[in-house]
Amino acid sequence: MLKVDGHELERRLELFREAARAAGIKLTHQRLEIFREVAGSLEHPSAESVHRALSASMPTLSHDTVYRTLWMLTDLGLVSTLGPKRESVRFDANPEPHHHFVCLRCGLARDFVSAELNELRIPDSVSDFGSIQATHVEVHGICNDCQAQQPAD
Amino acid sequence: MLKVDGHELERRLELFREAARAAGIKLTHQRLEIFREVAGSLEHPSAESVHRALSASMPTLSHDTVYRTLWMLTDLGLVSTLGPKRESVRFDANPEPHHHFVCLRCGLARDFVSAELNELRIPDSVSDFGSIQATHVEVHGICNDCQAQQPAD
DNA sequence: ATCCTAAATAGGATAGATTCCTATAAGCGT
DNA sequence: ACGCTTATAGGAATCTATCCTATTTAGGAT
Repeated sequence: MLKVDGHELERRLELFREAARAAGIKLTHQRLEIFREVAGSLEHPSAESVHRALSASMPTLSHDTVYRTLWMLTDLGLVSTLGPKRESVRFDANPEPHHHFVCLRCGLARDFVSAELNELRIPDSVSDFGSIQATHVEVHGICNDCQAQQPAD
Repeated sequence: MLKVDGHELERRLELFREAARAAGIKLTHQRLEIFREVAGSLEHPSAESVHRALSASMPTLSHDTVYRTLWMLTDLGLVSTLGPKRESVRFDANPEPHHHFVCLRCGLARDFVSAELNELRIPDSVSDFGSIQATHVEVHGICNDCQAQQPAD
C-alpha cells in the first residue's frame, strides 16, 4: 500500500482543519480519519476501500458517512474525482483523435480537436507504470447550462 | 439532441460492418441500431440513454444486449469510454497540479507531474462550452501487473 | 428457399455501488 | 456543563451493471 510522506500528510490535514473551520464544518473523528485515509494514499481509493480500511479501527463507520464526507471534501475543493463524477459509463464513438470538456456538475461531455494537443510529450517515467496506449486532455469546468442555473459557487 | 453529420455516420457504420465481418461477428438488427445510436450522437451517451432512445422503435430491447454490444464495440476498437471504465468513483486528494496514468484493464490510477503539461494551451473555442476550471492529461494504457497476467491482446 | 448450428437476445434474477431516511449521538459556541 | 444544530449509524431503497438460461436468429451449407 503506497503512502504519502508523513510530513506532507500533516500539511494536508492542517489545510483540512483550516478549511473546515472557515466553512463552519464540524471536525468529527470520522471526518478526520476519512480525510487522513484518502489524503494519505497514492492509489486514489474508492469510497468502499476507504470504508474497508477504516472499519478495523472504526467498526461502526457507515457507508453513508464515508460518501457524505468525500463529497463534502470535494465541495471544499480538497479532493477531486477521477473522470466524470458518479454516473454511469459513457461511450465515445468518435474515431478521430480528440479531447474532452467535461462539466463537473452535470457530467456533460463534449469533444474538441487540437493538432497541438495530439502531440504531447509524456515524461519517460510514465512508462514505468505500464505500456501507453493513448493520451488525451481533459478540461474540467462548469457548462453554460449549469452556470445559468446556479451562477456562482 | 446533437447529431453527427449523416455522411460521416454512414462512414462509421460501414467501418462497423467491415470490422464485424472481419471478426466473425453477426450483424444483428440490435447491434446496428445500437451502433447507429452511439455513433450518431455527439453527447457520449450512457448505456441507459442508448436503451431509452431505442426502446420506442424496439420495445423488447434488453439492457443486457445494449451493454454487451457497447463493450463488444469497445473491444473492436470502434468505441471508447470516458474515464476509467465501470467501477466506482475514485477520489484524489493531491493538491498539486498533476496528471494521471490509468490502466484500462484494472483501473489502477497513478499520478505523475510535468511542468510542461501544466501549461497547455487550450483552444479558445472550448470556452464556448462553459468556464474552465482545470486541465489535465490522461494517459491510458495497461499497467505492468495486467501485462504480466495477460501479455498480449 | 430451407436447414443447421453456433452465437445472440429477452427478460428476470442478482450483485454491487450509492443515496435516502430517521432516530440517536456528538461538536462547539456560550 | 448546556443546548442547539449538525453529523452519524444502520438499514431500506434506488440505480447501475452483470449473470443466467430458455428461446430466437444470422449466416453458411445444402
